[in-house]
Amino acid sequence: MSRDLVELAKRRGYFFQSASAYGGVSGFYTYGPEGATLKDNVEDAWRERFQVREGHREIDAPTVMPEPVFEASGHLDTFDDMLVECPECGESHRADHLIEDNTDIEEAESIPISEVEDLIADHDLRCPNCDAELAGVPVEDFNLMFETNIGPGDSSPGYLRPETAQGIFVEFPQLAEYARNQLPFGITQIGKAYRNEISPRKSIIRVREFTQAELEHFIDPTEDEPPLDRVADVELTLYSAEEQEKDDGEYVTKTVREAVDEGIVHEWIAYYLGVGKQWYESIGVDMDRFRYRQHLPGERAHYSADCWDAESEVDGDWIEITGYSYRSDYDLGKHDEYSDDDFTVFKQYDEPKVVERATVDPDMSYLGPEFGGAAGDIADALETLAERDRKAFDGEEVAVEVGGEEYAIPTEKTGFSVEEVKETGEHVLPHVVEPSIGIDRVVYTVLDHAYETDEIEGETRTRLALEPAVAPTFVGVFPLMDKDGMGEVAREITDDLRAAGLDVTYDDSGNIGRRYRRQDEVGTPFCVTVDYESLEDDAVTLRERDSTEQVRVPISDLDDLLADLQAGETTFAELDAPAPEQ
RNA sequence: GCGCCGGUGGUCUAGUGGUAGGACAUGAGCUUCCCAAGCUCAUAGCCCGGGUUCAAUUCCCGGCCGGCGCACCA
Repeated sequence: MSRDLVELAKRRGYFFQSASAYGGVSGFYTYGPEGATLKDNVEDAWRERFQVREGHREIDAPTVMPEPVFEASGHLDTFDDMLVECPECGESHRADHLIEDNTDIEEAESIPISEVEDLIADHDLRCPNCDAELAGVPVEDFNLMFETNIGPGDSSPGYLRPETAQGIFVEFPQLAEYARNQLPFGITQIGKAYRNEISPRKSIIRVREFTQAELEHFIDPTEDEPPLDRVADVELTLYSAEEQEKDDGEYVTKTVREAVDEGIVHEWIAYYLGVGKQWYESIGVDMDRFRYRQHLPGERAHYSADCWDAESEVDGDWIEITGYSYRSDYDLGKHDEYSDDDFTVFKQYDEPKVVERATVDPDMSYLGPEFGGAAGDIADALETLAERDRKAFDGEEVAVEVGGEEYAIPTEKTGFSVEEVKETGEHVLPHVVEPSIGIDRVVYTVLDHAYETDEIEGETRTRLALEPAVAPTFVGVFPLMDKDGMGEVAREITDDLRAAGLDVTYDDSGNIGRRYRRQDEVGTPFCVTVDYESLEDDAVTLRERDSTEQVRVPISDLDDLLADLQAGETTFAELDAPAPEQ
């Protein structure tokens, strides 16, 4: 089945391995003419549903970003895997995990490779699989981010982004300004992301360069609520962590409202699960091969507080096509800490609050001469002390510790005072709700779920039952034969329909049935045939892919009719048109 | 990265120590041709490198690529 689909994809221009003239590269695929358009259509549908209809806005950030971004995001630490391979049995193990499991050391991930090798030797660590000695075996570093140099030399390392999200997070200060500092607001981005996978697999499912469509919805966790009413009745197929851990775990079907009320899904996640369900269904994902699966506690990413995956069943395997993650304030907090900018939003109180605040205003003309280089740090220490423990300023002297040294400062020189301050609001770190769609996997799912074979008079017909909304070629136009003027009429119709914005393919090669089958295999939902009668009555045969039914429609109605069919305003079955005489 | 299996026109495949045959598809033509019809003609192939050999697509080694299993998938 998947072999058939991959073969069809290659033959019909959906996708194929890149650079095969040079032997190919593992994990890189090229979308052919049909595939690129299908992917565009899926992206457009996503934009329409997750962005435009939700009132969010899109940005377009670089794919290369400097190292500090990924130091802050945590990717640099958690993206480096240290692997040690057993010389006896060939099994690979995470070196840091071996150390953590067999010693008192925690967070071995941040230890340099050479020290890890020493630690393995010192503790005489052995292969968990076959107990062979691992001392002296080199530890290899697998960096799953693609590294590059920005500018000449290697003084400014950069990385290809492993997710598009960071491009949104790092620009949060500008984006918040754009949103006039009002929460909530959402920012989307569609673009390439890169992961240097150890072992790319399953054609387009696990690749090294892929397209993500991400939404980062910034909310105030204390007061913002999702507009649940819009999707309250949408039914979700849920596979919770609890059910997964049972031997006979089952899916439960709940509406979005029920899932929230019963505490199964976080309300913001639930909202987007509802939006997502509507979207998957609209582009042709088979809902019998679809579920939402909650991440198990040990499975969650370093940034994620709760996470549900949308999964589709493809060739009997469940694949993740979207991650719905409640990232809390992890990312903004990290960038707030690591960068010079402010990643908070100022939230004004309804009523200003009057609060007492203890402050210091140290007399630097005293601290400086008295304590020299430590003076600045002492002043900082006094400030934190005042916030934390104002009683410390009750006596004649205040004691602070700086760099292991204790200093005594006369209280009068600290400028300590308790004042009433009017606070009009506070700085809050927004929380982030993130639906992160793997476009390539969605495209693969759409193709796989559309793949049908019919038996027609003993012959197999292969057909991609793609939704008209996403089908890359929307209509095929054929002259019954290219003679007696039928070709000219068909070419005119082709031009007119293209001018109306439709994707049209013209084909006059071979028997008419053959041409229908070609389009069936590409997934073209409709075909128009110009015959001898058309030359008399200015009408043509319109044929639908899935039913192979035909109706006769006037040429002048074609563009409106087809536009309605594409937009879903009408269906072929609803057309009030006569069947052709044959 | 490890293990097993594999790699012949666009696709599917037969076969061989003396460089290849079929089917489908594709193109041109004929046929009033509405669901893969028929006929004629045409285009197009042994993954790459090294070794053995007079000679390698075939045997051996390595690589690349693919499928599956293990590990990995933040």
